Amino acid sequence: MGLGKNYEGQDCSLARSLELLGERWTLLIVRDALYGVRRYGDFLAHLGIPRAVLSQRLSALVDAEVMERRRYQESPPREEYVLTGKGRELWPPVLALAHWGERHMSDAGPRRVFRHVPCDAPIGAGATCSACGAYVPVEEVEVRPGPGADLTREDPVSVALRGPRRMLEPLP
Amino acid sequence: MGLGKNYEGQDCSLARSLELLGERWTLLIVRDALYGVRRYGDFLAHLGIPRAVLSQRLSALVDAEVMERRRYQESPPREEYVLTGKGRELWPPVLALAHWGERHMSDAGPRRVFRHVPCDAPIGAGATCSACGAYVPVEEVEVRPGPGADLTREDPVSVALRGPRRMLEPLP
DNA sequence: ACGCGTCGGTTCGATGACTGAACTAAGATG
DNA sequence: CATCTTAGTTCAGTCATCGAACCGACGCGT
Repeated sequence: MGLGKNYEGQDCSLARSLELLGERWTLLIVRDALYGVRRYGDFLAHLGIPRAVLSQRLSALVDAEVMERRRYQESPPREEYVLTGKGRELWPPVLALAHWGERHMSDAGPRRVFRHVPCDAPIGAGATCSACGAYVPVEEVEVRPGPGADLTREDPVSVALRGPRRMLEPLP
Repeated sequence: MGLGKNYEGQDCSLARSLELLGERWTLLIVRDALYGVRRYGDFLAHLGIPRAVLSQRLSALVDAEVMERRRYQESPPREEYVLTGKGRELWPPVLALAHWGERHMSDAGPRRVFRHVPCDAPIGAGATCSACGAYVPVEEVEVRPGPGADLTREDPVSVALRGPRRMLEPLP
């Protein structure tokens, strides 16, 4: 966008959220992070985002305490970006938007299917389990490709998403 | 943003949604429409958005069949923008984002409180009623100001939101 | 020791989007 | 007839994004 600053007049928590999350690419970065992506290069390859924009967005997410930047090895120094609790709680809005897109913007059937691991039951909109009815945190979710998925992409993230995967689990 | 077009590489329904909804201002327009705002001038005054951007966004929402443009009086000709069914189903993602903002981006307590009218019970994240447990469509929701609300703004929309209001109900 | 590759960035010019103010059009109101 | 309201469009300036190139720290092979 040019989203960042200008929603001050809005007396609304949605506007507060969008000051951070409404900028171009930001929610897609969060989505990838929910899938378990942590490294700069993996975000870059999967999103096809300009490097400068990725850097700026990751910094903004870290400043907002949605992600945490940490060094996962010294020598050579390597950084990774991991969702905080605040960030993991973005799972319901992300799911709700994806669900809406699935029903109204997609022609080929669902691209991803989410299951509640303890119940082995599908998850509906609202992030509730269709079996136990409870709110399902990301930690208990598994993704697998749906009938509309594109299985031809070759970047590390797309490859990892071809099989069933626990959400948040780091890529190999 | 400059959001619109560029998410084609993404194999994801979230990206499809964001091509439309991720542009600056768009979700705030939808939020106002859920509150019952229908007229160009009301959107303009409540959002403080540049006129050209408002026109462009409303057109995009109409093209996407999220809103419908219709003439509510001849002579002088006047247009209004009303959510379609597809648009009203944006209520869960909007609520989820607002809820997240309320918990993580707001200091002053909730600004708006939503109740399920038949049950007279509060609505939680996930757009489910805390009493009957069912999914609550916007049509059955009432908004009222919460403790964090700003009651000093004087535009027609802000004034209408000072009292309890049925969602979607047109402004006077 | 040298050159090459990888990872995580920063810098830069060109392009495109957003902003705010001014202007237009069609009719109502006094 | 002049003025006001509503719903826009047009335009110049500013700001964000894009894509390509560059940089620095280090590992690895020879």
